[in-house]
Order: sequence, then C-alpha cells, then structure tokens
Amino acid sequence: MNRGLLSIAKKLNKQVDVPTSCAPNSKLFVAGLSWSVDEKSLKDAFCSFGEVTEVYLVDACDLVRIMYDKDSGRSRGFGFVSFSKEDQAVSAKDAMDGKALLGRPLRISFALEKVRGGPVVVPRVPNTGGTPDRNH
DNA sequence: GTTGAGCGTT
Repeated sequence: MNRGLLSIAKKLNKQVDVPTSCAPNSKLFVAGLSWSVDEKSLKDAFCSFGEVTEVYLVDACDLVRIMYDKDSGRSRGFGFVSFSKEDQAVSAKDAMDGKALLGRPLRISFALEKVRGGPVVVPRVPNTGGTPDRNH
C-alpha cells in the first residue's frame, strides 16, 4: 500500500458540490450591465447562441428581463435571462461572462429561484382544529 | 448629464 498515493488521493477528493445558489439552472443572473442597456440589447447579446434554422434564428432565451427603477425609470444595471435548456444557459454564461456589453463588463451568474412575493404558502383552510360538525 | 455591488416584476 502506498500511503502517499492515499494521502494525495484524499487531498484530491475534495468536495465538489456547489451551493444551491450557484447551481446551474435555466435562469441566468446578468449584472454589470450599462445603464443604457435594455432588454432588446441583452436579448440580442444572449440569443446569439440559439439554434440556426433554414429561415430564422431560433432564440435560445425564452425570457429576458431587466430590472428598472420605478422611481427614475432607469435600469438598475442587472437583469435575468431564461433559457430553454440548462446547457444553453451554461454555454451562454461561459461565453458571455466576463465579456463586455456597451462598454461595461458583464457579470453573469446562475439566478436564484426567487419568486414574486417570497416563499409561497400552500393554500389551506386555516381551520386546523378539525372540522366541527355544523349541525348534527 | 450623477452611481457600479447585486439576485427580480420596473
């Protein structure tokens, strides 16, 4: 037995699991956008990875959403891009992350599963004391 | 006319 190899193997056997926040999914969090970047520009930048058909270019991204400030109406500089397949999202991230759009470098990360309104509560009748017999 | 890390419905 070679303990040296075991030691090295143990060192190499490091945890490779990534946090859920960084887990690849079909949604991408794009930040570092310029103030003048709109959804159209972002879509044009990301949907270039779509599949090319005989006639049209199929957009890979299903949804492109940029967060705007409701007070001033200007973009907050970040947005979200949704893809049909995780592979496309990973490819798009790998290809566009670190690149520059409209003069500003992009910071792309996998989006968190954020839902409007926060944690959704299962609709349930607040009557947990058991259903009392109304008239019987 | 401004600012620059971030995780969402403007």
